[in-house]
Amino acid sequence: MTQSKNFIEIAVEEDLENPDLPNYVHTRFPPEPNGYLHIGHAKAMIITYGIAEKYGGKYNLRMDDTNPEKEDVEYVEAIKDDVHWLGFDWEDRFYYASDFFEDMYNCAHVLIDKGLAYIDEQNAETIRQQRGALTSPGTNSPYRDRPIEESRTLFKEMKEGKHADGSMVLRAKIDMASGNMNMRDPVLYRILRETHYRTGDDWVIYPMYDFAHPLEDAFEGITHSLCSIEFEDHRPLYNWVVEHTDVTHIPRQIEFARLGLSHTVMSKRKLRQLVENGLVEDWDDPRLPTLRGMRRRGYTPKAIRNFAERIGVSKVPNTVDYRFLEYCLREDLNARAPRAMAVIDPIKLTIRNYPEETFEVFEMDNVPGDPDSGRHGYSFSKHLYIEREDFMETPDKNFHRLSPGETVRLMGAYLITCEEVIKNENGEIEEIIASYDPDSAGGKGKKVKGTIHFVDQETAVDADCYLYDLLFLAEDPDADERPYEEQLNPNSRVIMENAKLEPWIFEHQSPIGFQFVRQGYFVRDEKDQSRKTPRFNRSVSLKDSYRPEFE
RNA sequence: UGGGGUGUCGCCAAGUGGUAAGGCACGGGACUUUGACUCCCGCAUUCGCAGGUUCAAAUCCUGCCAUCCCAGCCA
Repeated sequence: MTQSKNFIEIAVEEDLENPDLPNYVHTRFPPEPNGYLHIGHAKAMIITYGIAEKYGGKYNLRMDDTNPEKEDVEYVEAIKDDVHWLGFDWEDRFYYASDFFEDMYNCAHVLIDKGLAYIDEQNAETIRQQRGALTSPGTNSPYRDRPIEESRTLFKEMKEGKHADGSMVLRAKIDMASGNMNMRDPVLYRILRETHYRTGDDWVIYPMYDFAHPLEDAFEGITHSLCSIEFEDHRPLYNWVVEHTDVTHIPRQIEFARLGLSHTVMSKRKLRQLVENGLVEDWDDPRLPTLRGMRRRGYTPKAIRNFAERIGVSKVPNTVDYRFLEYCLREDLNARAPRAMAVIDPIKLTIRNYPEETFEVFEMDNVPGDPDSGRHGYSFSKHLYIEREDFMETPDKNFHRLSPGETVRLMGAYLITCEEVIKNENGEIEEIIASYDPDSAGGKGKKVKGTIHFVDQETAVDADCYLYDLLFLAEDPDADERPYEEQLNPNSRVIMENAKLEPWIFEHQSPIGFQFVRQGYFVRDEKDQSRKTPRFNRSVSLKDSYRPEFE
């Protein structure tokens, strides 16, 4: 496959060849520590860090913490943890925007002294009205042309806490008639008496994103500041700031389309709504697209990285089918996850002609096709469990598992033939009686169409299996007018409390979990240490091409 | 009556004037002690629409249409 370059790589290469620009690449991922990272952030991070890696450059991790109202250490720790988990190492280049507050303050003075910024004493409402509308120009503030000296003094007083919250702001003097709303004298600094999680009460003025971000990039020596598409019309302002504040390093902002994923929601606000309304367990609910949730679900960093690399980079608004994400997970797990026997919804199987009080041990490859993965044994006896789904009393034409009179292979063991079905008073199947062919051990004997898995009753370990499916039924929950509560998939989480697992699962360490043969990939959930029965989360099911045929 | 984006198969996405890559999904088949995996085969006479330039256009020009973002003292 030919590796074509995406538009960012093309731009970066042009810059590298430009003798007037740096001959290296240095990028940054700048989350605001006001929430948990999700798969969309992972995409952004992988693009940003991937560009640095591809061109032999460096990358930083930065907390964009310029708003004391929302940010918290809890999130910075979680973010660092998630970034590391994805496999990225920022070495000693971890930054806080809040560490640059003093430098930013000085840059604001440069603007004031150049007559490019002024103190506006109007309130927020007035400023909003003066901004005009999309199709009509704004009007200049009466403070716009006040003497530089006045603004300088007032700005110092703002910093010293001599003025009330909201009583005045520092604004850039650009163009109130610009078609680009961002250029209509944007606010650069506001007064806010709010304790910042890092700087405490040192500051009562805080810089706005449009002023702070380009400076952070400049201070850190970022060459390419990659961000999502909604910042595209902020770029003129970004460039204006670095041009007029006398910073010595000029970064370049390039925007790409953010990730959309079908059947889920991605914005912090919406995720918060799900968590706070108790519609999911928590931020790490395995059904959420948060990195913490996906981690708990059993997604691997490798699967997420492959996913991000394969969906590509463009500026086209997109919604990737969740099935592509699942495909990437299956691909990784199929290659590495050890196989194990587990019956999720058991019914008893008794082998009539097999002796009591004895057992045999059969072996299977941990990962078929990978000799280095080893093998493990599992026991077989007269009393087993099989999957309820693997038996059908009146099978359709395409069903080739167990049914009355039919023969199937018990995986790795014997051929058995169903002889009798025992039901309880409610008509539910309780037990299957079968006979086995003693000459069919380990694959010998006739070929049969069906092979089913089983667990020996004697050695089985109880477990709860959490089966997950789409959180939302709708492809785009936001396009649906109904509240989220009514859109949730009632079967997004099905708890099976009577699963029977082969004991090896508990003896063998496998951080990526196991493939429960013929069913899917599962990982042990360690969150609740107090639970008596172990819990397993289904990361993703196996594909299933069985289609009942009706005639 | 503003500014900035984007429009190639159901979903991503290559393609940058030479006659539509690839992946996912889907359908069919082979293989199979996982109906998994793997392997074959099929899947856009057409690139938002309409004109134009050219021997030749998804690619160039003109016009139009659709759709997304922007009026926080959020990021």
